[in-house]
Amino acid sequence: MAPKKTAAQKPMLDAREREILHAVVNSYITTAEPVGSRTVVKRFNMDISAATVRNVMSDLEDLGFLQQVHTSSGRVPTDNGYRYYVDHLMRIQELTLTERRRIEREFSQKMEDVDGLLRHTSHLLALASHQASIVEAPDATQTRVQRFELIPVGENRVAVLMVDNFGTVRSMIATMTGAVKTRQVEALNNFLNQNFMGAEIGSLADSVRIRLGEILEEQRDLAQHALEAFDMIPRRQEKRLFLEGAVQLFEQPEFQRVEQAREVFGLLEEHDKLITLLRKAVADGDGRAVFISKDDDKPGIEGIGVVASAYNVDGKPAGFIGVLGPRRMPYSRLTALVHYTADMVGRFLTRLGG
Amino acid sequence: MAPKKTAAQKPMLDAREREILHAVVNSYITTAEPVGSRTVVKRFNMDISAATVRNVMSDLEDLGFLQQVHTSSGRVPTDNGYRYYVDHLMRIQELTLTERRRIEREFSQKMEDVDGLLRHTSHLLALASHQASIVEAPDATQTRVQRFELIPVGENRVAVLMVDNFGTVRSMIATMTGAVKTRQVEALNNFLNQNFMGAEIGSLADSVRIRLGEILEEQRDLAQHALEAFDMIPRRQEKRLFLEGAVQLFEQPEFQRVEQAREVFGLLEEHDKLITLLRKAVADGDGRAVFISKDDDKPGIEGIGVVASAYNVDGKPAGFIGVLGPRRMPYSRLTALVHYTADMVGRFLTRLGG
DNA sequence: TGTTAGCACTCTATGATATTGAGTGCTAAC
DNA sequence: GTTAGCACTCAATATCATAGAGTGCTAACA
Repeated sequence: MAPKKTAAQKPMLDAREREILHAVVNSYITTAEPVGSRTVVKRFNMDISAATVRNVMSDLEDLGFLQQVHTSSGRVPTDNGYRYYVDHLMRIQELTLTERRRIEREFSQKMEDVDGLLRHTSHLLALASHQASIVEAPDATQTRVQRFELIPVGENRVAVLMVDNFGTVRSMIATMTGAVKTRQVEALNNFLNQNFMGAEIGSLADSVRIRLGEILEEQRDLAQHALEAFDMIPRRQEKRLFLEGAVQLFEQPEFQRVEQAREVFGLLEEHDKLITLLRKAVADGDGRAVFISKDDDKPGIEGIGVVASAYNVDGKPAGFIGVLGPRRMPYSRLTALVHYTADMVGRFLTRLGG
Repeated sequence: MAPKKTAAQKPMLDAREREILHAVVNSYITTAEPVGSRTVVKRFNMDISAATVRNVMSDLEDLGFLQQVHTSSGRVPTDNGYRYYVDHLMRIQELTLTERRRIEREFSQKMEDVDGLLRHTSHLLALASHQASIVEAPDATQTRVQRFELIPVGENRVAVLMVDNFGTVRSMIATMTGAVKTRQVEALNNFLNQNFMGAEIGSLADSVRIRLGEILEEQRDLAQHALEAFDMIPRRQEKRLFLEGAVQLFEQPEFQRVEQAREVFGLLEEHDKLITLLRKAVADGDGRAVFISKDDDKPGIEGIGVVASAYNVDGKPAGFIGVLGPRRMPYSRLTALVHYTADMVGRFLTRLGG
């Protein structure tokens, strides 16, 4: 028996145990086959015998890092095994200069609007990761009013324009019941700009409504009509996801059985769950943004892994991007890829907002 | 042997042949199992013997409407068999009042914008058909300028507003190099409204550019800046598809093998191909909007069926909607469903445009 | 002449059985 | 503490036999 450790204790592995766990996870990530003791010794040129490796692997199994598919098979990592690997063993494999250049080149094209940028990012991520990509649109709470313009148009109509911090212009034409007085419009325009510049765009309508009392009597009708325009904003700003590359998951052996494939594709259609997963990834990962499903997770989430990263706009977290695939994922490559891409998205979104 | 017919001749089937083909297709559509002669007699209470049915089925095989999976199996329809069924045998199964009511109720909710309507339609279609749904956004050539508004904003800026026939307002704020003269803006505004009202929004920039010479010298700077806004339109109006319900395809036995499933999901990510398919459906169907893949179609399209229907906006065809599934589809139900939904989409889009 | 009963034949699906090989766990020797 | 050796386990694969659904053909029938 190896040193006295139990699954209950905080597991501290010695150098050889770490080396062997690392080897097993690496081997399994590339081959998707259970890893035997002889394989470890051969593939990684170890100076110890297969029998020794067997003993260590048996210990690692007791500690809950490895498991056997059946009594006489090689070992595969458990969810905890992956977790330990991601948290303590893997060395993030930085992108090569060529890869970085390629991503930068992609980003420097077509930058006209936020949607285009996000769609493009999703495409790029799916292509580079060979997994399904998820790109979340900037949070409504990070989208803020930069400027209002109320403009009289004709006799009894007013164009309501609103520019947000990403430079997107929202507009609506409100038709009044009575004639429009230029003075009123200007006054309301000033009021809005002075009081609600920088307001969260999602809750704008509510904010304005709360302070409706401060608006002069004669502007009320106009304000009411403007509110109708504001009311429509949150719906449009609902969390939107840009997904791509899901087909690639069919290449993975873990999705060769239809039930498994079906569950992932089901998950990919449930955007709420995906958003939760992205957040969990960043939370669970203890700074590193990797979510690994537990063995006992409910079907649909069971057996998958997510590498995610938040992106910042103007220095503040605005949303997440990530890739989703089987639990057996090349985390060390993907972590670098996702982080770098998140940086780029944040940078370009910030620029769009400037 | 039955009457002399060969696959080369235009196949005219007699009543009994039609009845049996109808029975085989119906049976196969519901069970997904090869259909034998005894099954036909039993399931459809026929007054002839299994042996007779066997003879007829053998003839239908010679005519290319049925085929055997192997020498001693029951028969399944060929692509031509489905085609004949859809074109000559099936009776479109009208929606029940309850079903129609339900669809109408769905449509009467949430109608704020075009995108919401289309997304909602796609969802509804997927749910009701148990297949993957495809909803195409109205064609750019059907989106037309209804009104321009150029509005001076502050010293040197002009808000460019454009309302299209769906009521969507596009806007941009153009910053001039010099000061803005109200007179110039009004003149250009009139010029645009007089000359380009009803212009296709996709090619608006080009149209304006062609007639740039007619614009007065002193409005040129302004017009150039407005053009920048127009240039951005076509990209946003690129053919967009709203897809939903793809996971449901996993329930179909034909997609139990991963390669098959993979091909359909691959197809669903290729929007160009999907659009082509929708058009083909309407073209092939000879008025009825059903596309049935040929046995020798290239992988990816092989083995699928599409029920599609064009929708009209203001009486003119503006786009397609449809459902995609295995070739073995309940066409008689889906045809009614898709047509009815297309009518509703057209009606509501027209109303939005009014 | 078209229809039917009967029968031999075909082919898949299913289950039982044996074989192979990768890999483990344990023991005894180093 | 490490290693060689060996018995043991189990999935994967192949082989074989059997059952059952369905056909095609022939001869009898209305």
